[in-house]
Amino acid sequence: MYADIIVDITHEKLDKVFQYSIPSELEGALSVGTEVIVPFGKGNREMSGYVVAFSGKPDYPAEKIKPVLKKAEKSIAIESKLVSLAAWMKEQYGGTMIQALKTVLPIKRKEAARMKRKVRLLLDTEEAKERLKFYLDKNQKARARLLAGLMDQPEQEYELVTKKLHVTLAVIRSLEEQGVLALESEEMMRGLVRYRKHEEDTVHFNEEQRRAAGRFWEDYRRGIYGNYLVYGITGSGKTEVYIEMIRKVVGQGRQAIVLIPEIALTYQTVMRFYARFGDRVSILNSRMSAGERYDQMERVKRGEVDVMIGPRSALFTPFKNLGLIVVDEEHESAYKSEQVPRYHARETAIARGKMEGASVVLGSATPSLEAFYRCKTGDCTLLRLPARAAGQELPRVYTVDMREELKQGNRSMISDRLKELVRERLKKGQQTMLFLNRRGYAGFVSCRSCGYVVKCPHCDVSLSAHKGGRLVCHYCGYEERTRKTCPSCGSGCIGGFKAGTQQIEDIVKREFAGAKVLRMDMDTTKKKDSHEKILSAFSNGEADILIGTQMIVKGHDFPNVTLVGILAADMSLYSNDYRSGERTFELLVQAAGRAGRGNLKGEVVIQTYSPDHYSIRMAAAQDYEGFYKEEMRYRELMGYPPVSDLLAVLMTGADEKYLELAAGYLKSFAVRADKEKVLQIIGPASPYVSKVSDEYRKVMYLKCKKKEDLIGIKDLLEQYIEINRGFDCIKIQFDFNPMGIF
DNA sequence: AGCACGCCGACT
DNA sequence: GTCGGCGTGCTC
Repeated sequence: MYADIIVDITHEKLDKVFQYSIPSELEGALSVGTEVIVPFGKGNREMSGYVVAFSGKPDYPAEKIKPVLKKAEKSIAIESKLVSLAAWMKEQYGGTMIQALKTVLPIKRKEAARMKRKVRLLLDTEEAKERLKFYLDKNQKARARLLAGLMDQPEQEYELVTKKLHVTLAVIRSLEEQGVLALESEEMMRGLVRYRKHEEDTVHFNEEQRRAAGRFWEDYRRGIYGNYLVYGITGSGKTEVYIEMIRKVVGQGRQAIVLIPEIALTYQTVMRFYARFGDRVSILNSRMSAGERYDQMERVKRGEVDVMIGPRSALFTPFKNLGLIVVDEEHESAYKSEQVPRYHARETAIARGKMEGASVVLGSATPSLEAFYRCKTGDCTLLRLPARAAGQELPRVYTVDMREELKQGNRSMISDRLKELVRERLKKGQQTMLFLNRRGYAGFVSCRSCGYVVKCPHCDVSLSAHKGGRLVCHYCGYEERTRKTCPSCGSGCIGGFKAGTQQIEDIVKREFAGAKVLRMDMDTTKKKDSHEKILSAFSNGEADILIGTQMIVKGHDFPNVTLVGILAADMSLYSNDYRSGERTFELLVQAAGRAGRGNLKGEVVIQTYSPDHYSIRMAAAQDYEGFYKEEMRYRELMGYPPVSDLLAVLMTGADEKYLELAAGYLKSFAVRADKEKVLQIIGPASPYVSKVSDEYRKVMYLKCKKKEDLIGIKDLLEQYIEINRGFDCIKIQFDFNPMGIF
């Protein structure tokens, strides 16, 4: 028997598997994920590594294979716990153990070295000149090059020196021995902000908040570490409840992780945690460099941190004694990873919680069906927060049927009711938010004469029109200038289909002359911090109306906003995607929740062409459970998650014919592998976007009532792909319970 | 990262 | 010849 072992993730060049033989005394004692000690390199220096896979036959010259020395001593427990989580992820979501390990232990990268090493010149100018001459005389080019570089700038970073001057460590070492330079490492603590805890430990809870936190603590105290869903409408004070729970857990000497979708990681939220836990809180975000993340993880390992807040990846914080994981806004699709392993942070959090004896608290105003379903099956305890914390009333919701509007002769994007209410706000000096749901819609350019649509030459999608006469592909970034004439029929009637935020802005400015308007979308928030700038400008009352896409719906409270207009509520409804009903409902409820957060009562206008659809009806009534019932009926009927499990097999290749052939083979294998006939196989078919960056795509869906069976089939498919050379030139990925269909 | 190997100019 | 410096490539 042989074991594939990943030796050290520290260096890119060692970032692959090495095969070792398993000595007879270790036979059976090793499993995937076990930490072992192996001899490595010429000097057989002992290094630790992780078993990643097993194989019967060596695929490396057998005489060169060395045996595994031994199992590592009861290693640093945290790492081995994370490795078993990686093993779980590999099994659930597919991919290789290496890919799983890299997501779970992402910290050890070369650039991440905590020690920034510096090279400093020790000689004065005269001495250096002499020394340089000496090297040149002796034709020691590398040394001369290094010294000359240092004379230019006496102190330089090691990394820069080696790259720019092209010298190796050996050269630096020899100059160090000669006393020419010093190689020093300084500990750099990047971006470490120190906040003092300044809030008192007393918070004013309402009855529901107290009950929710109390129920959690009752279980926790008795050693019951379960899963909880805090279902609280917008503004019901979920964050206070989390903070209270965390306070209790930290009080027991355990640590907590708080997952927040990136967009919701606002300054306000973060400050609330700092205020409560001081510098025992650490924040992770995607803008941080690998080095900054590494520093945070080091602090964690040294035990300096009790609470880690961050996006999806913060789930893998190496706490020694993890007691609680909070997944806020649990329904957010950002919790699903786009890279292999395509894990879902909610499900993975529950798995980690189970492994390490930690409680998991999910929170949302519009729970995912998955989470609510868990409550129904008894796997999760439901904690309700039905009232707004400060006791405000819920907004009043009007649904406007845009078909009627058209019949009455109103061809504008804004209904009469909405116009009237906006005018009212302008008079009263209150603010309005206009929300354009443009999911699945890209302001494409077409010819009105022949119907030609301008498409990306590398991807099977239409280009979107941007200001400044550019057409942009949102998949690969391809750009071209707007055309004046149709390339197909030569007519000049080519133009953008008007329904983007820019067009709305123009319409609004025309309709409400004198009103100050701000717009927030992909284009206006490209620059760093522009997102925050627009929001704070609006918050300071610098504008009357804010127009935007999904991004204005999340986070941020605007106490002076009393009207929210949803311009095209059903745009995301017909995207041929099994989650579109859920997504529409979510978006509408969240958007409506923006109205009336202060002392003033809010109003909401939902404009739609399908007022009878349950997603819209239930959203207007703010009735989550009504929606849940309807939506579950549909999921049950169609066999979609959370009732059944769905596995998407994504195949990509440059040769369309070959890809089709391979996809066919994979399907017939799946049919054969499904001996018990528990699978429903759909496809392979071309996805909605059938080509990206000149690579063709195919997708096949496998539906199954029992998760274990589906995972079993996935394993068989992975093996089949592994053995067959024919699959070498196509890329195959698995997506377990995908966020949409492709 | 650490180590050996092979190449190349310099010098006993 | 051979010695020391230097760049490159490999590590199961």
